[in-house]
Amino acid sequence: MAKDRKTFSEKVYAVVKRIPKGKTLSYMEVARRAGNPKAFRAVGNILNKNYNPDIPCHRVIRSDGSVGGYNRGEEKKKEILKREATLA
DNA sequence: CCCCTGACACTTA
DNA sequence: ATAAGTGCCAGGG
Repeated sequence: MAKDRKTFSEKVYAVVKRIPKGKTLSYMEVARRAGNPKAFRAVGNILNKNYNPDIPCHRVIRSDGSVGGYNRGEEKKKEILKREATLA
């Protein structure tokens, strides 16, 4: 088995970057793919502090279906989600 | 190493 | 359905 080359945050970025357009993954889904299904907390914390243009963090929402939060504004996030969902 | 923070999730009232 | 409390994990100082 390969070793944990990067930190949890790096894994989270990779997972989020893999999210297809018009698709939304919950924090727990991302945390699950990242390697720690219990780290959904850390996922949000990491995304919030490290907002990368290559990472569509707006596709990461809460398990309830709520958009959760967004560095640019939840309203904006919802708008993007709706737009991608319609176009995708 | 210890303490605090945080875009969450789940349970109970 | 809503509100409050609890448990979880990683990053930063």
